[in-house]
Amino acid sequence: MIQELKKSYGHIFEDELINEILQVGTYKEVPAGFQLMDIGSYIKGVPLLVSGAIKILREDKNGDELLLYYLESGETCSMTMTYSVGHVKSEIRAIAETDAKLIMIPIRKMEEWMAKYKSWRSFVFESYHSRLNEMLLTLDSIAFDNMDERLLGYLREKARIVNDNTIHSTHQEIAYELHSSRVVISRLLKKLENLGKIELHRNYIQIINLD
Amino acid sequence: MIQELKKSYGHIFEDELINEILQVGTYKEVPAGFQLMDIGSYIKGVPLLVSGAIKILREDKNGDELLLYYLESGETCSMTMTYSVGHVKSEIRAIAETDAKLIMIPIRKMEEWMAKYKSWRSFVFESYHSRLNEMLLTLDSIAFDNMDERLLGYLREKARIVNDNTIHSTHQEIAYELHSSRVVISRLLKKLENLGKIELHRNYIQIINLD
DNA sequence: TGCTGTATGTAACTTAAGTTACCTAATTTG
DNA sequence: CAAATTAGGTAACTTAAGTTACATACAGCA
Repeated sequence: MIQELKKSYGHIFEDELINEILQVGTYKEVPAGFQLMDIGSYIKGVPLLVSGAIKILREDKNGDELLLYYLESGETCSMTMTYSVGHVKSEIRAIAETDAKLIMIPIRKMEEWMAKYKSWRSFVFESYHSRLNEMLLTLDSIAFDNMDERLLGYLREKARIVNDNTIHSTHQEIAYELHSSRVVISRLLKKLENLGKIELHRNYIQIINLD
Repeated sequence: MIQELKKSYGHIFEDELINEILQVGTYKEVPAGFQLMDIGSYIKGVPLLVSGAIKILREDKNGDELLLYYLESGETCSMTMTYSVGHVKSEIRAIAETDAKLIMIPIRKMEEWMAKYKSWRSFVFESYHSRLNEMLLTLDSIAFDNMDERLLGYLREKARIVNDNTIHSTHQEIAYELHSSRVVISRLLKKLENLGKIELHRNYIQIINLD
């Protein structure tokens, strides 16, 4: 746990804070696909991601999903940060996109560390700021882009996050995350294939060139 | 300035902090329609809204707008909060929806007060949290709702913000804020009129019942 | 009063996206 | 291996929203 923590957070947190984290934090390893948080569930701690990626999803009235953004190593879920211990329900769903390692911090430490450590304040502040900007980008793409552009962006981002030019998703899965339908996604993917940008296979998509 | 400040913030800030705000804050009164912040402009201070409402807008590549949400009395613009003095550009546009009064706090005080005042930390924290949730609601309506539902929500929210059942907007203005076109908005408004929910007039819309 | 710009109404058409339906191919399982 | 399940391809159709075009109505003012 200590090497992991220092690798991702050693350059931003004071040694004292690192030590406190080691004392009160709970180390957790989860496999890809593991659900870390669901909509409506109570928030019990703040996660510090040390490796892997987490996808953050929103749900509509019918239970269909929409991908908001990914969390990466060195980031935390601002949505779950709160002062009010144990009484705040999550507005989002969090699922491990890849195998992931994280450290859970009890909520009661939030206020304490905010007063005590400048680096913790900066970190929390910075997290909120980048999350708001991430949300703006998501909103831009939904409000201003057509589905073909959104799909392109999705493939780019996914390849970056899993660090692999082969994307192991079915058309149905992509449709869920973009809040669209399988037929529409198949149609647009086929267009991208005809443009020579990707190669379609059963259960995976090979990226050729997305520029 | 002091009564205004105490009315909106007296119950959340310590007296000491109130005094500091009075010393370093700049009082500002702006008329409806006044642009407080533009996309790409440098952030010089954090605004504390004491009366009126501010609308926050996002812009697409073509320069067309999209209404994100409103700020009301007792709120601040989390988007403009930052540690890095003077080097951060705004991602949004802020325009006074009604006549508004606000107090501008210099950015350099942010970090100082974060360390010093628990109430300031809570306030900043709470602001970010509610802004993220506001963004989620905006995103929900754009991603999940049809234009007629979005329009209904727009009229409801606008009537609430200006505290008036008469909305003084043209169809064109509404179309801008919903990132749609005038013809579409006219069409949908006419439908709402036929349903007995509103009455259309030149330059204003009379709300009958939006339930 | 008549002219001009702005606001609104509406028809007709286009387009992106969603839906339904059905087919084939690959994979899994009994 | 045969049957069943799952993934993907594609045509045909529907629908919401955007676009173009033009008519009418109102307000301000010369």
